[in-house]
Amino acid sequence: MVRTKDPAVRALLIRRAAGMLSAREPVTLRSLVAGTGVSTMAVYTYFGGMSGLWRAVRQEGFTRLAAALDAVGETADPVRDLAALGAAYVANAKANPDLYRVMFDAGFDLEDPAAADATLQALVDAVTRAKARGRFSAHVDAAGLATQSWTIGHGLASLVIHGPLPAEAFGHAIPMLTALFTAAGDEPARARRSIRKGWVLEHAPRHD
Amino acid sequence: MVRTKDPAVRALLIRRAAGMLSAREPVTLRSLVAGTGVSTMAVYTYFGGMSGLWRAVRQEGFTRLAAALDAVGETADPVRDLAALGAAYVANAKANPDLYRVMFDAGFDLEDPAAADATLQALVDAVTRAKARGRFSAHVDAAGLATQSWTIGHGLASLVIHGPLPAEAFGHAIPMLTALFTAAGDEPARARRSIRKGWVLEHAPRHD
DNA sequence: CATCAAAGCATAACAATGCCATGTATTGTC
DNA sequence: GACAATACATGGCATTGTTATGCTTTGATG
Repeated sequence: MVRTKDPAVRALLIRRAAGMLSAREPVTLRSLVAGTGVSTMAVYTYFGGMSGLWRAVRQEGFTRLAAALDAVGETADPVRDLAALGAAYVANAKANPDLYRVMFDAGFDLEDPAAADATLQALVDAVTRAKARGRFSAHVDAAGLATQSWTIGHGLASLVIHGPLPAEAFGHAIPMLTALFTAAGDEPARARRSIRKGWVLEHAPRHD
Repeated sequence: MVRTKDPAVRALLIRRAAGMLSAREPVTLRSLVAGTGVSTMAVYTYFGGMSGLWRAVRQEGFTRLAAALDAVGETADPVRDLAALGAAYVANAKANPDLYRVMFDAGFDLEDPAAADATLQALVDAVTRAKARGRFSAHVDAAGLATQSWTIGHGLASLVIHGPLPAEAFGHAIPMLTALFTAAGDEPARARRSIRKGWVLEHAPRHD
């Protein structure tokens, strides 16, 4: 072997693609490499083509999402944390709608499927902690409840980002999560309080 | 005026596009008109271009969805009906995944936005009937609860169709709807029974 | 019924796209 | 220091959506 790929170039292209996505500029093979000094063939050596680039961009989206969820952290109130994770998920999607769209596009062939699982795992952990603290019933299926929470977050994010629902519809998450967590065994008033505390749609970092 | 467009050609192209979508054949301007006898210009006279065609296909998707929901009908148990509407929605998406993907793609500029509202209206009506029958509390926001039900259906459909969740995940709808309707005032056991009765993922008609 | 203008439609050319074949330059290995 | 494998630049290829240019059709008008 004689010449090695430069990981910086790879990262640059991914970042640039995500940036052009946020800027709503059309991301074509030629426009992507324009001004970067690298030639069009770089996309083929690093990603095998445009579809490979999109795969990498999807991957990057999940990586950034995982980072956003990781930043939520844990408190003594796992139900609040669960709502906070949902809020972070939705806020991330809202701040980067085009990247979010690409993430769930064209099947689901990621380079590293574990990145998507990491998203779910943060929720599973919070549910497990809620069970340990007695907030949720012991025979709650943690993975199942986490998936259901994900469904709510993704459903709202998708319907808002794609247009059918206005941004205010994100507020529906509060009664929905309350109903879900109450069914899981939490006391209704307590669940509502925790969720309201956790559901803060603050400004998520815009990836560009 | 001298020459009038033939609505049959328009319908043919839309149907053919939907069919090629289901068959997973690439829908290009030339492949679309190949063998139909019409020339490529027809796409421009009828739809103004490919993006107009996709708009029409989206519209058609919502029309067919509305028909599927309309076929559900009403029984004496509105909660069962609500679950049946959700099941029909998900079954339609599952039977026509590519059409469903197109429906929620590229913004939400439909020719007739009312078609999407009709989807929601069926749910609103069922919620209203549930309130009238005393199954749901009188101060339940019908439009809100309908939107929340839609969010669950769309969230599951989207996550399954795009790959992250397996088809079995549709089953999550049952506990989710149960939680939601219980929070709306229905008795838990009764809600569960109605939902299990209504949630039948029978074979939806495949549009091709 | 004849006329005519406007709309539909066919053909072909256009720019732009993703992709790839060919040749050159680079660099780690022996 | 020579070699070979890899990155990379150039340019061409087929295909895409779009549109310019006429030709054909046809319905309203007299």
